[in-house]
Amino acid sequence: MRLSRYFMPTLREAPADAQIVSHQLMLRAGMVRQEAAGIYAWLPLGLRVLKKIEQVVREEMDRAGAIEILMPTIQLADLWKESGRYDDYGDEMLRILDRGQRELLFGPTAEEVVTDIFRSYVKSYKDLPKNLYNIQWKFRDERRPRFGVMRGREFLMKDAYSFDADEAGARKSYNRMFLAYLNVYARLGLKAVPVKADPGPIGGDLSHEFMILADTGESQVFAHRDLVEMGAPGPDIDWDGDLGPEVARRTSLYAASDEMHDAARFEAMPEDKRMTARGIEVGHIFYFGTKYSAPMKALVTGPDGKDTPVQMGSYGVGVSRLVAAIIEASHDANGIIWPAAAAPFGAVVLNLRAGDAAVDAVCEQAYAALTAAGIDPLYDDRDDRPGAKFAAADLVGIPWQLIVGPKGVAEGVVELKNRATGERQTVPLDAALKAITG
RNA sequence: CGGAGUGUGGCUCAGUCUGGUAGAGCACCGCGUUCGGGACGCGGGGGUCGCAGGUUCAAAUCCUGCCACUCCGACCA
Repeated sequence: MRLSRYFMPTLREAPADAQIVSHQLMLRAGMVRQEAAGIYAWLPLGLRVLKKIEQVVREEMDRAGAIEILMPTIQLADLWKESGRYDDYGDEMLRILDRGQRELLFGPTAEEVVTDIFRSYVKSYKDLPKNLYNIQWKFRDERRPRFGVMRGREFLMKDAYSFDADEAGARKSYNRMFLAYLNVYARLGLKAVPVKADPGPIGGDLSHEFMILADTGESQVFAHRDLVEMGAPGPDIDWDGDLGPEVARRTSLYAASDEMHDAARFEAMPEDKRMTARGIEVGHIFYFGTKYSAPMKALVTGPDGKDTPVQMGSYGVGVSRLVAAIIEASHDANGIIWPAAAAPFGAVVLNLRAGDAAVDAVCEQAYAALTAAGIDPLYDDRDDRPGAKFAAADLVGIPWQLIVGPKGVAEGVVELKNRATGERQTVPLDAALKAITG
């Protein structure tokens, strides 16, 4: 993409409304524009990042055996009356009447819809397990939206729903999501800690929140250091095998956020293993049994010929929140530092003397080579001063900066800067391209 | 929903106390000089001062009401 033809409205100063660093940087980098409290338009750069994250989530869901669908944003109130939640949900639900005075709502989540889909088609235990997910906009009319897209009213969520014949099966489904989530966050360059969450009325131990560590997080996290440092399981696990031991390895070590914190257990750990940090909740997985399947009569016939409500779980990732969370976890005084998997562009070519034939030629060559290599480069071909280009490149946080100036070109070299480390090397173009393309 | 604050050009803000012809920096347009960390000079365009009422010869400024946004708290699959 040539910057001269792109739409990337960067700001030198952050709008006063933005209080936290991710919000400030998203506005300065021209990623989003606020349209109302907690409601944002996604500009080209922000949309690219959103889609990158979405794709990582999608790939890890698919790998773990979940199947993508797309449910509507607008839902029928009748379904929520069936589950009993229409009245319970309160003012956070945005309720709508259509022209026929039918009660509709903008979905804050999709248990009812997915349960309705499931019950319409699946009747036998032989068709289980199933895990259906979608990545769709949700709306929750928060009393106080804040912190940009971190806590918006409209937000993009990946929500998956598992269906199993019995509790043992549900636990397997849960374990798959548990490990898949760790892989998602690891791919996005984040340190994620699964903490025990309030399981709600169902009880049991099958509810975890995933907190990523960032100094500006909303919650306090207490965890065993070994758990934080353990790393993700990686893609090469046997998703159809017994994931119990792998999950147990990660849930046996202490980890809790403030509301579930057990100070006594924490203090019992060796001091050098105790870790407290700030965290941002970016995922929540949940087993809730027949909470929806029973009232909504999502029944499957078992081997004994009897109908029983299907066992369900739900698994949410805040995709749009992750955009902000990554920035909170990865930035410096000059701007955003994108991990490769979330970066809007793989590299940026900085033409320090647009209009100079020799410099233009090297830039074009670099741009073409990076494009051909699938790096999806941004080319800053604007007629602007070097300082402005450096500042913009740092601000938007693209992993590699390929800096092409007249002096270097005369000597047959370019400069390659790594945004994350700040490391620079002055090398021939070929070497720089090789470094970027791996 | 309780408490606090803020609304002045695209952005950051001054001006409001003490009423008297709407300002600065950045951004934008033109010309020129520049060109390795957000350049400089000259010239230029852009604002019903959140909205509605009221007071006054005169309102960004004083009064009343409303709206929006932000922060703290409560709330939060």
